[in-house]
Amino acid sequence: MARAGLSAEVLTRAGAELADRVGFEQVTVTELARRFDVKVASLYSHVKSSQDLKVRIALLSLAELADRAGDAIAGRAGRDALAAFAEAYRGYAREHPGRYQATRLRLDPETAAASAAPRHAQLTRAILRGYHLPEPAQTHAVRLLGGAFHGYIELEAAGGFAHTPVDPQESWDWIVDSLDALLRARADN
Amino acid sequence: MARAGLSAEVLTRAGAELADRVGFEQVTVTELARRFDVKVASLYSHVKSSQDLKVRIALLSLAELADRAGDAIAGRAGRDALAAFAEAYRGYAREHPGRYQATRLRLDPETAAASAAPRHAQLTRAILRGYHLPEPAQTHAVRLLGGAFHGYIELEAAGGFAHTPVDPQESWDWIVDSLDALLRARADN
DNA sequence: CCATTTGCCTAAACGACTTAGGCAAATTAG
DNA sequence: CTAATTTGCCTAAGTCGTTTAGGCAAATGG
Repeated sequence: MARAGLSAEVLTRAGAELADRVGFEQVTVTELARRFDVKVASLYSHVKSSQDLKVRIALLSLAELADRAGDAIAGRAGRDALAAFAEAYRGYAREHPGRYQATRLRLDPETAAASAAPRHAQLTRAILRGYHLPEPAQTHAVRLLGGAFHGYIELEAAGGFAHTPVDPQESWDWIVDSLDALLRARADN
Repeated sequence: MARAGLSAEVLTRAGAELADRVGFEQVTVTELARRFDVKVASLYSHVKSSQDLKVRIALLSLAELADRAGDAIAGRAGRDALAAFAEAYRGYAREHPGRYQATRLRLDPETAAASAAPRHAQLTRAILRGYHLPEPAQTHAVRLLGGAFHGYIELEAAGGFAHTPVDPQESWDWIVDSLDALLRARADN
């Protein structure tokens, strides 16, 4: 019986790909075992539980997304940075819907703190530097941007825009423009 | 053997309460059966499946939330209406976290169309009347508000604000103010 | 009061998760 | 190179939630 070459790493990547194909909720140790043509119990040498697997996929996705967002805003500022950041998020969600869902998994505080999640907040603050918002307005703005981008992406993914004949890309651009204007209007207050 | 008085209605309401206590994902026909001290199979005379139960809870929650939002904006306009609408959503999510999660269940298009979901969009449009936005800007604004409010609520519920010492209520008020200003700035374009 | 419908039951099967314990392949040490 | 150890995958078995089929008794209504 040749070995299958499993590891937490390999399973996490395969799980992420599976998530993109069938949805994050449908990722299951049983299905993963099928893909590797291996018995289910064998996976338990590599991941502690089904939940552990999902957390690993979430951490992978958070890191990938932060990398992508970081690359996007490198060398940009102001409106350019904001648009690139927004595009990084939306693009990732479109290309990797399952992984994007994974980033919404509720992590316990310690895990969240050790994840790429704080980096996401830092990247948002980096963009906001160009808008010169004093605290606590900067924190308010971090929350606004995080919420607005994520909320839009989720509504779009849920098909919430299907019954209105307005191009979601056009709405997205309008929203980015508007948020840019909002932040400029809020500068120094 | 006295009868337990089950019905789809009763199970849906009990399911909604259970969701608020343990989370929508944890709502299970088995757990509901336990609460009614009844065998699991008995529930299947009233709901078609576990998924059917969840859809019913989602529809109930969407309707409750639309009612609440509708009441909130009645007799108000402009910033007042926007703030009341926002407060209705956030208040519902805080008081009924499980039901709020239920409103995010992905419904198939026909079910969604027959649900209170379109009413939510209509309520948002009612608020926007006070801002005199031409199409397609009004549609963009519906999407912005829907996304921003929902995204904020979800980030807050996920504990995303726990590590920054800024009152979430203060951020919320700042965001509502800012969106009001944004919409006024966008009037007639 | 008898017939029908309705409500909850028992029984049984399925699928995902998880643990315990074993054998064989891979790795390391003498 | 072989022996000892570790590692990887296996079988077996139990748990839990879901779902269907078929039965009996309570409620309903002519």
